[in-house]
Amino acid sequence: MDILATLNPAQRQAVEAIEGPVLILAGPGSGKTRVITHRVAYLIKVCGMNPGHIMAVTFTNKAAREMRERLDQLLGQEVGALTLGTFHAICARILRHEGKAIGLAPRFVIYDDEDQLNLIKQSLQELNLDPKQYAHRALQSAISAAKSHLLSPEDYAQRIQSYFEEIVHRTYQRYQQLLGQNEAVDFDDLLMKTVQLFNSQSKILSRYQSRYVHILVDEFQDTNVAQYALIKQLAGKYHNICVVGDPDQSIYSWRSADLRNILSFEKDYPDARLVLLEQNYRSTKTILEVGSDVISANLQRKPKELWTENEAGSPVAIIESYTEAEEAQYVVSEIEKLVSQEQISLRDCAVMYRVNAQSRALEEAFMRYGVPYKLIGGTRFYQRREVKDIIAYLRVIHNPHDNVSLARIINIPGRGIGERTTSQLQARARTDNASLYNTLEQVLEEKIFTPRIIQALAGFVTLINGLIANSHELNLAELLDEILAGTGYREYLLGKENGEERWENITELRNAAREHSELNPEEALATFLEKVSLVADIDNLDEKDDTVTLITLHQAKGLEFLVVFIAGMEEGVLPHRKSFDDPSEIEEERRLCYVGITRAGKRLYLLRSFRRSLFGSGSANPASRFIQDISPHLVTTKGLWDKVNINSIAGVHTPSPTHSNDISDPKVGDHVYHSKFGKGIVMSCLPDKGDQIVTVAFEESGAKKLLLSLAHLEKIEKTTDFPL
DNA sequence: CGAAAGGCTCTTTTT
DNA sequence: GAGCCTTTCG
Repeated sequence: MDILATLNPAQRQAVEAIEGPVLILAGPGSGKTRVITHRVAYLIKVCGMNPGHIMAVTFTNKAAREMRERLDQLLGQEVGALTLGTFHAICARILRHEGKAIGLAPRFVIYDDEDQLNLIKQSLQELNLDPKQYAHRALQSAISAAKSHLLSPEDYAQRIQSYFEEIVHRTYQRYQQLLGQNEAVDFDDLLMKTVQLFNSQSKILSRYQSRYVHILVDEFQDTNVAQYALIKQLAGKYHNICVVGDPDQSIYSWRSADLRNILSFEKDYPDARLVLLEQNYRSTKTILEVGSDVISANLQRKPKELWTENEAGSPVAIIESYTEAEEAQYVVSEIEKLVSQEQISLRDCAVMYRVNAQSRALEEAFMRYGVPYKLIGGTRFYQRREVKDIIAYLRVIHNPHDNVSLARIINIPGRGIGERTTSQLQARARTDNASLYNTLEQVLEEKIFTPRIIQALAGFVTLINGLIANSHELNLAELLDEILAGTGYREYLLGKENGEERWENITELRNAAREHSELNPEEALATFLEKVSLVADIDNLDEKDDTVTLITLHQAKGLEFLVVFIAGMEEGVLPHRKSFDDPSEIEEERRLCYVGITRAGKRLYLLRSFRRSLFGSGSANPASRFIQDISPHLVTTKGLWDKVNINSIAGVHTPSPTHSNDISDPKVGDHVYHSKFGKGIVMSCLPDKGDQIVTVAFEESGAKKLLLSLAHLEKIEKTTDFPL
């Protein structure tokens, strides 16, 4: 197959420019992934490059897997030794091989969010800091940010400017020590330590530099300082570095991704070739224009001209509902309509939203109507308590010095080792500067606990040691069975709430383990644990299933669907209220919205609800500002209450309007009556030159902006007939 | 020691 | 509303 034949001129240019640095700025749907894949294929097939000399970095494992599949197709054979994966996966592999050089235990475990938090809590405790005063989460993200900027605790100390940062520093320092003792690294360490490794070990670096003649990075706009430093190190010899990205789709700045990497790239590689991919193959003209209307309102941005030869298509539908339940119901019925009336399958449809909590109402509707759906994200499989319990056993078997995992399972299922005992053990471990596991063995020798506790502890140690011994012989699935049998985990689970369902998850875990049963036991365990740490939920999205996809806007990056619903187009949701006071965060929310819009091929629905109960209490939100930015001629707006409310209002008494009852101080959420528009709910109140501009969502006529002094709004009782 | 209940907080996005 | 923490009771 001619690798260049199917490419447009710009794409071809991007593929053929193999010498030196290349920056590809690619709009949504412009065939960016295709370009990277074809470029690799071109390097191998046309230029005769050994795949082992190429590194391609993707944003998710799923993208990596798909790229490998496509490469195999393009090349007509397995591509083999190509280094292909996420930054984290690639770094993990490098550190497995070379970590020794910077004092990293070869069996290091990778801690996830929850493990990290546990360790931060422990650090706070040891430093006698009040956990109420210093939120674990805040410290966690401060530490993560520091690492993403390659700041060691010592570096961080240099730039302390506030008392909080002082606390961060102390916690960070202790946290890092604890990680070391646990022979563990966190996600950020994978990047930071790899950079440190290359910084301090020039021999190792030059080996890798010589190996990777060509480096490609996808989703470059979402790389952070550490990732940028890493590719700069690796490309230090050949400078054949090709990065692909779209500044308008940068949505991970909260994870320290920095758009400025694009600027740095142009500065660090002044000879870089710039290729623009501006033709969109995915979306209708209308959808593309809607996207452009939304993103153009960002000030911190270089304008770019996207175009498409696709047809204009249907107008974008703006759907207004009263509640999120109605919103969800609409989505489901609309999907059913599309499937029955047009050539649309369930798998072509996706519902996207800002926060995971929004999925609940949607799920309920999908379940009620029996429409198959698939939820991406939320509580991820490998984060479920029962799954993590069993993984903790595997981790301890693999590396008994992993105290966080050991502490997790020491009394799960309950075996009479209580909190008191555990904290005494932990204190002892700390004074001895030993791992929990070693402390356990020590304590058993000294017999310093009561006989009953000693017996319990001995039982646990025997269990673990037995498992460790078996782990060398058994394959992974067998080892898992051994754990389950030895701990009575099944009985333990079945005695709990949702026990059956949770046991199913263990069965699923066992299936996943079986895939590794062919490797030798040592290697299988190591590979499995690493994989389990680095998988993202999106990685398991299988497009072959014919189901609707429910997904956050963040995870939707890089995907495409013929039909896209974006739920919750409201102020406070998208943009999220957390971003209100920072203009640059609002810009990121806008990019997020843009990402969602541009996922759509044929049809796009923007949904907003007047009322939404998120986090327990209900709130009334005005339409998202992003909706206001769309040219009216591109959309059709439909209110769902028209028919819904006529039914629900029937029989409700209607108060007679009298001006003397004018409401003087309307509050958001008040129910009001207007002589012309009827009943409605106050959405917002803005002071205006001694008067107030009140936005009211009327049941029959939609949202109106009214001047309080002229509107003669009357406050009315909330009636249960309101569809709230 | 362990289960249960009550109180508290904080509500974003994830490799 | 949920998850986490603390308290209480058996």
